[in-house]
Amino acid sequence: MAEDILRTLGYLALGSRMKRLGETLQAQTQALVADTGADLPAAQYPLLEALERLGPTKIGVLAAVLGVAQPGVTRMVDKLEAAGWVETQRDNDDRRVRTVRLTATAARMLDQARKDVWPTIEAAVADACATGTGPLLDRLAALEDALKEAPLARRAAAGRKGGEDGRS
Amino acid sequence: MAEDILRTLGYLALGSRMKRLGETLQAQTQALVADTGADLPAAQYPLLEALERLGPTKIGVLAAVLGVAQPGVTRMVDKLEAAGWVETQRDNDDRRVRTVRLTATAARMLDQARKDVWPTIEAAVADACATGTGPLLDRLAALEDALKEAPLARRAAAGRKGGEDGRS
DNA sequence: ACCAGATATATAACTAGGTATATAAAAGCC
DNA sequence: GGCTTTTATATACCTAGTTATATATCTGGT
Repeated sequence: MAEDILRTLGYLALGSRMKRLGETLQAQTQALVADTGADLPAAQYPLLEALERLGPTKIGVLAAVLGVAQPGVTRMVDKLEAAGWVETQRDNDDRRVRTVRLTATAARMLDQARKDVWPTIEAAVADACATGTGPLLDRLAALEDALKEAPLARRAAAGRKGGEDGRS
Repeated sequence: MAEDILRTLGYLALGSRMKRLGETLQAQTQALVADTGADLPAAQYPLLEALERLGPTKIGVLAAVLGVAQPGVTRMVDKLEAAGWVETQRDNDDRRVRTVRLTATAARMLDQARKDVWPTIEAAVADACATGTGPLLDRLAALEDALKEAPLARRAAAGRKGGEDGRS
């Protein structure tokens, strides 16, 4: 196993390291979702959840609540619309505004996921984050180690095998 | 100020949140580098540092020590080579292998940066990470808050204004 | 009413990541 | 030596971020 240089660089490579960890978490989350048999775009979960909470929302607001740049949200929305997760329309009072809402199908699938998929994922990620107590860099290192040792899917499987009184 | 939905989603949006934070850190780091008048590709610092430490290295090994996928490294190397930071050549004993090394100019600039740029950056990031003591999510939230309140460039400036006995 | 400035979103351009696969070269086996 | 399998990297395709700018629309002042 090669030495992990990002770790030795400490704060100097924190940005790179967090992006890497974010990629890992998203990939493992999507794999875990697939394991449950669900067909959900895990990476877009925050956007879908925002729509669930806020109801019909314009693109600029979505960008603000998600803390990302507007053009990215425009593209994400276009993609989700093409895939049938959201639908959009121009606002009658201001033709610049495009309002995004969940399709009925998407709302149902999210409702279902809220019951059986997201709790599994949340528990698995929390489990991975439970190790380590030190400062931020140590916590990141601990999380990286934890994910490498036992990807989320394995943690979820362990949770299921442990029975109903498992990981709460 | 819009509510930050990623925060409310806790572990469910940890991957997205880390990628966002990584983007923020890298952007602020590059701005801070520009403030110092240096012309360094901050996002490629880990790769350049790896070459500094390991000497001439093949692409697969770079991918391994950086913990990223090989095609990304190929692309990064191509870009750095075009910009004069690295040079590559085929290995005589194994024509599949491409060996990457720093150019002499790059080595000098990195040497200089090691003295005057990276310590500034490291201190600023460490400063931003210093707040908060709770579990990982709280630590991330604290870091996000800290970066929003005072971007790295401002932290570095505060460090310089504080004089030589400032932030150690 | 007209115009300048502000605003919302689309588009352009770029960066940086992933997985999958293609191509070439090396290694190992018979 | 010939063939099959493995390995290293390039390439294809896709995703997801950014900043900058274009386009259309709205707002407010005169």
